[in-house]
Amino acid sequence: MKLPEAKEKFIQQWGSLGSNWGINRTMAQIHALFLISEDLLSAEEVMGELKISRGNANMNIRTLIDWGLVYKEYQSGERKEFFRGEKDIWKVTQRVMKVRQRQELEPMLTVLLELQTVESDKKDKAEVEAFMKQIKEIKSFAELADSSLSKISSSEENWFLKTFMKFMK
Amino acid sequence: MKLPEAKEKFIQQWGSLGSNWGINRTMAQIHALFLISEDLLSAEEVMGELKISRGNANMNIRTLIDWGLVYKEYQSGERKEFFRGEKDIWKVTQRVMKVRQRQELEPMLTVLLELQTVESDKKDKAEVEAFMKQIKEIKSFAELADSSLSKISSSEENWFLKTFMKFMK
DNA sequence: ATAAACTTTCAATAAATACTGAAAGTTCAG
DNA sequence: CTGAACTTTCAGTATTTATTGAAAGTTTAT
Repeated sequence: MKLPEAKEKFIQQWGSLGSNWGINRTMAQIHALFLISEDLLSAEEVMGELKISRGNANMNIRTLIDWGLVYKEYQSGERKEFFRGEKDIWKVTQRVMKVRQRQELEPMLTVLLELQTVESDKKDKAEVEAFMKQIKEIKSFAELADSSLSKISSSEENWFLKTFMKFMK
Repeated sequence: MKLPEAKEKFIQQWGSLGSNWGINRTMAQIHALFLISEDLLSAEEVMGELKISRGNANMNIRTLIDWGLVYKEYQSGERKEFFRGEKDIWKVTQRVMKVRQRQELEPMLTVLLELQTVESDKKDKAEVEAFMKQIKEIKSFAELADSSLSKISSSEENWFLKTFMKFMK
């Protein structure tokens, strides 16, 4: 396989992985492109490589910056913005986890907490109790996930991976 | 809050969580309904509760069965099929992980392996080397994830959660 | 073998999601 | 201050994904 074909394949696969995980395919493809690009890229270059419009490129690059997966940098002598991707796959993972913890796990926890205020009357006592029990279990689990994710996103690569590998062996 | 409102809220929240994770919203809502239903449910009941068509209910219930999140059961004296949801949230997590490992991580690993066959010529030697280095790192990481997921989906709840909580503390 | 009771399929349609490109906004060198 | 160089926004459009419902298929009791 030749390099351009390999790059294309990687970008496609990363895009499809992303889209299976609720991440817009184009954003995942732009991210893939950054992962395998040594040099800084401009918005134009991203547009050209992936054949997407300026608006699309701009929006998705901004989101990648928000997620901490891409950094803005300036080239001396150039007015244009350039971007550089975070290459360390462990950092990438940590940042994605952090965003999703905030965007998805936290709202879930809020709702689960709320659901614990459900009142019961004479008729549905048993049903309410069963519901509460189940919600409590889900909530405990979600809290474990939440605190684990907090630990993970603040831990050092070396420490975490080493300990984790030992744990998993 | 009253019970029906609480159930509705839980179903909506679970549905939105699912859809953020690339799982069809309706399938996640059906799953939520099963999580909080004590009794067996028929396809009709699912259709009625969630106001969805027969075809939609049928397809999503089948997928939930494939994922190991819902079981088919027969009521004596009834010809109709009934279904029961897996209630243990740890088992639910294990099964979702297993499906996604198979459907997403494995294809990714296949491609990463393939990409390691990229040939270089005189011109692009350095570029190919950088690409290979990055692919190798991603591949190692994906392999760690893959073997961890295998361990997780085959481990006993008690052992795993106990050890995991100790690890995370 | 028949037909009622049920489940599955899938083409047509609807709904949700993403993309484009031109216009508006911003920045900065001169 | 001006206008060229660039970035951002967003209404309209295209694409992708999910749903419906009727027809086809299957199972079972008689």
